Amino acid sequence: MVTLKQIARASGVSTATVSYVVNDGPRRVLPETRERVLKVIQELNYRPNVAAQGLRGKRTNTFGVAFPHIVTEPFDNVYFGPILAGIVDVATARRQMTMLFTGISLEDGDVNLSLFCDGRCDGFIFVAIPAKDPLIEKLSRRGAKMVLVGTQVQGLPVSTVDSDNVEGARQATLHLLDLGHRRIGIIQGNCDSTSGPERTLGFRLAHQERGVPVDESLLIPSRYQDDAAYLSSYRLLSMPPDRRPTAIFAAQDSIARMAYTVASELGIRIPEDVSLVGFDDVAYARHLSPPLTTVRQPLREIGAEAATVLFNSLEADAFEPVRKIFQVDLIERASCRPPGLT
Amino acid sequence: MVTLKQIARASGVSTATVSYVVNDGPRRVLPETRERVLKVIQELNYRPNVAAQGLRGKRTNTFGVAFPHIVTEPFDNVYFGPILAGIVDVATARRQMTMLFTGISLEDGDVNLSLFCDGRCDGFIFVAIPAKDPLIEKLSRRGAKMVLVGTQVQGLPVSTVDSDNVEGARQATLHLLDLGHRRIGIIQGNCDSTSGPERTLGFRLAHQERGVPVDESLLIPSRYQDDAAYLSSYRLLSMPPDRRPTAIFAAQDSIARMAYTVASELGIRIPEDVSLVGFDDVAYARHLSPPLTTVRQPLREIGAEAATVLFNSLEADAFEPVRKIFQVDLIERASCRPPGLT
DNA sequence: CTGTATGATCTAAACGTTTAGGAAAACGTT
DNA sequence: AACGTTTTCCTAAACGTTTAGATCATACAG
Repeated sequence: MVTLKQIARASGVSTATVSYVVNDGPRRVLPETRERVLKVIQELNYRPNVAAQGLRGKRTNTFGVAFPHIVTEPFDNVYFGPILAGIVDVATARRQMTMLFTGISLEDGDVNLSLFCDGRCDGFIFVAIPAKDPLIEKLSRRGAKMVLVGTQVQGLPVSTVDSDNVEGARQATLHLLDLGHRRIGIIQGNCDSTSGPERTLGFRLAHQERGVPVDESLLIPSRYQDDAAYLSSYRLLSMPPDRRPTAIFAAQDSIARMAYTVASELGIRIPEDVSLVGFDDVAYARHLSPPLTTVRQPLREIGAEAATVLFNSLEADAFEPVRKIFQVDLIERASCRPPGLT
Repeated sequence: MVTLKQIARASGVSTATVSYVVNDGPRRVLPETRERVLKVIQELNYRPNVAAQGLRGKRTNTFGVAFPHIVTEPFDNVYFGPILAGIVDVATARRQMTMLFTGISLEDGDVNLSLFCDGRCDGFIFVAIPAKDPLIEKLSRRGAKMVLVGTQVQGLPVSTVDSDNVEGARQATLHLLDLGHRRIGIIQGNCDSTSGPERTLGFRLAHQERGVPVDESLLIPSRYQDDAAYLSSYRLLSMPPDRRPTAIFAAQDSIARMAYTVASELGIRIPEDVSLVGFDDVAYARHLSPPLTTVRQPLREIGAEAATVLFNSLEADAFEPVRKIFQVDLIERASCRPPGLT
């Protein structure tokens, strides 16, 4: 490894001077000296050792990105992929590195907490971490700079980037109501997440707005996982035809996908027998058959924004929490039609 | 940040002793001293600063994972997701961190090369990097420990983890031939990758094995990108029915997906008019309509193996390049049937 | 010619670890 | 009692940077 000292010796100056050249600092260096040093740096292909820089108290230029342990398949998951892509986009453009953390949360004592305090990263982005996770509070108490994606907490100095879940669910439900559906089921998301309850709220608001009563027996609690989604879909679709909803709002595309599976197993046709709306517009939504009507979250932009917010708060002297909510769009595809039409 | 020195002072010993306690080194520490120090460490929630450790020459316990700049959507991509998941699985189990690199290769001078030499990572995993990329040679010359996924190079001390592309393509083609197809097209993968030419080779081998001549006009050069795949699919499917292949082997599922799109635009039915086989078995393959017959690569296992190989070579004193080729499986679904059947 | 301001560079301490070598105490052997 | 060995712990240097302060030469004002 070629070091600063080697450069200094090779170009006949002190390490300090080399450092000033490298960092374009406030100290002035004679142009010809600068030239000479730069040439040696070029020749020997020198690059500052991050460990040493980090130790000396400078930034480490690294973002930590953490995914909760609940998510078994974080990168397999079409939801996390685009978010991560957005983060990496911005990080790369800003010459920051991205470090991945998984299986976080305080489960095994304070091991994980301390993982965040070993000087590896300048700041953190937490994706879809439960709002109650004590990690958030502990870390922010220690002064860690962090951005939460898809989670909103009160009273803590942390920034948040999220989608407008309430509005998205409202639009989706309104779409179904306006097609003429009156018996609409909902397969809900994780109740300990921010998005789950919010999407249910939007579902209710839409009903209220159109003066249609919500049939409480059609609100199925569920989770963003295949097994739970399968069961909930089954509960809803196996009802006798007169009680079965004519339309279903699935709180996530992955849930909707399970509904496709269950429907096909039960011989129920989409959209002839039941209309379906999802949420997220993940990559495969358009390739389902029929293509899924869903609420598009700008996942990649969300990731990019999170990285931007983090970067800015690292640059800034005083920490100023930011709260950014992205608007969502209903993407109409072929999985919905008016009820009773065959 | 709580430091070793603080622990030392608080427990009335020297920093050396604390270090010995923390690292369970060969030096012996009186059990009661150890107890006392451990208690203080616990209380103050101390964790060694990685920067300092890295500087002192110890391992940094970080894997660098690099994706080539050609891949626009690395994490969106269903291929990279599972590989990354496999890597992270193993890394986490071994208490290693994972750092992401994108847009690599030497395009802008030696900037990227030096990025790998700043002491951030102990070793690297390169996914799908072109075999000719000069980065590989330069890095290995500098003694970097690295594992290549999906790329094979000769004469360099680097490890490789890959799938048996030739065999997979052979199986896929054999499947089509044995269904009775005699006019089979292939949409080829990137010619500068390892997998592209290998899959084409398997395609040829199968023909040879069954004594069926290859129609060279049905070998379409293409790339693993949607626009190229669209064009190639069009070239093949827009042929007059008597010249058009009755079956197509797409060198990647993402290419096959484009073939679905083009077929539907041209009013060509799958599998009635043309059978289709893909390669990779990415997540959406089973959700295409009809579900895609494809060659399953154990992507997650491949990622896990790459991480394991890297970890082992970091532990070992002498570097011993490893070459691991995974077997693949043909997954039969509904996108194929004998020709002429309606 | 002296005093002072300016500009270019250097010296050396500091960051938080690890670890070779040494010191002190305790113990065993003759 | 003298010596060697073992056990336990400490001192201090080293890793590669950054940066405050010192130094030295030069230029300029009086």
